[in-house]
Amino acid sequence: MSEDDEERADALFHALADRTRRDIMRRVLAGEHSVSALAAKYDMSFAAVQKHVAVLEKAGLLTKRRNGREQLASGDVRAVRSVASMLTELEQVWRGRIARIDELIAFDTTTHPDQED
Amino acid sequence: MSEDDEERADALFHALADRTRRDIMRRVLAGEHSVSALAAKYDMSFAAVQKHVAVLEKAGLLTKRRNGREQLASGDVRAVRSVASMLTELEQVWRGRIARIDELIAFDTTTHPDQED
DNA sequence: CAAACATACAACTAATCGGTTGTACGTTGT
DNA sequence: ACAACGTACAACCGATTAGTTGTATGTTTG
Repeated sequence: MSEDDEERADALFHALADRTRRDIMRRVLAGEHSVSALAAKYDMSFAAVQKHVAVLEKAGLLTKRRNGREQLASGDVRAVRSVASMLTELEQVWRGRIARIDELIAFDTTTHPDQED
Repeated sequence: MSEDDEERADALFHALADRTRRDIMRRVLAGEHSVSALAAKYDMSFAAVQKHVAVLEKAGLLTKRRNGREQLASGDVRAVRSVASMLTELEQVWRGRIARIDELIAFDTTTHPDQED
């Protein structure tokens, strides 16, 4: 696990650790939305929402595309998947633990058959 | 999505948004470790590590079991999977978007065959 | 051109975060 | 009994966060 990967993981998990940002992700994964269209949905200032969008963009969870005076945000599903794969990696670590426990059980039951249930 | 679920999601993503805590998760998913055994692995005070463990425990990512004077921490893979399922849910939103786009293309090509590539 | 709109960013504030040290308390081993 | 160990928690500190307001800049439209 490289230093850069860890920094990226920090940014991704942190970006998703806020309900407003998760809600923005749902909207921009469903389709393009301008920053002001998004801002209209929440009970906070335009600047606050714009900052949330900037956090998501920096983490790579969404990209922006200029269209006239609007900035259209679109969710990047690949970034979402990269987070999912980090969790899968964690789950693999756990599987290794279970596999080791199973080996121990197999050892006991083959060398000491009396220990079977 | 209930208020409680969002609060839980906040706690889970926030807990994972720190590299020390992710590293602790790798260790405790691989097997039980006492808090001091964990603390010995990092270049920070015992109290700092103990707080990281407490954050993970509050989020439900690990559980502790007393054994004499030690507190053995063990990773809970179900919590990891619950985070993964939140991401799957996000990906489903994106799939819906793609499905809608596909429908539009199908409509165009069946009603206006001239528009095909 | 001027007014309205969409965005970006700086400066500020209260709250939270990640770390520290110090203290208290139960458990273990001599 | 007592010293060492393992843990928990409070109090503090500097950095960061999530929000605010205000200002500047580019874009569209009347």
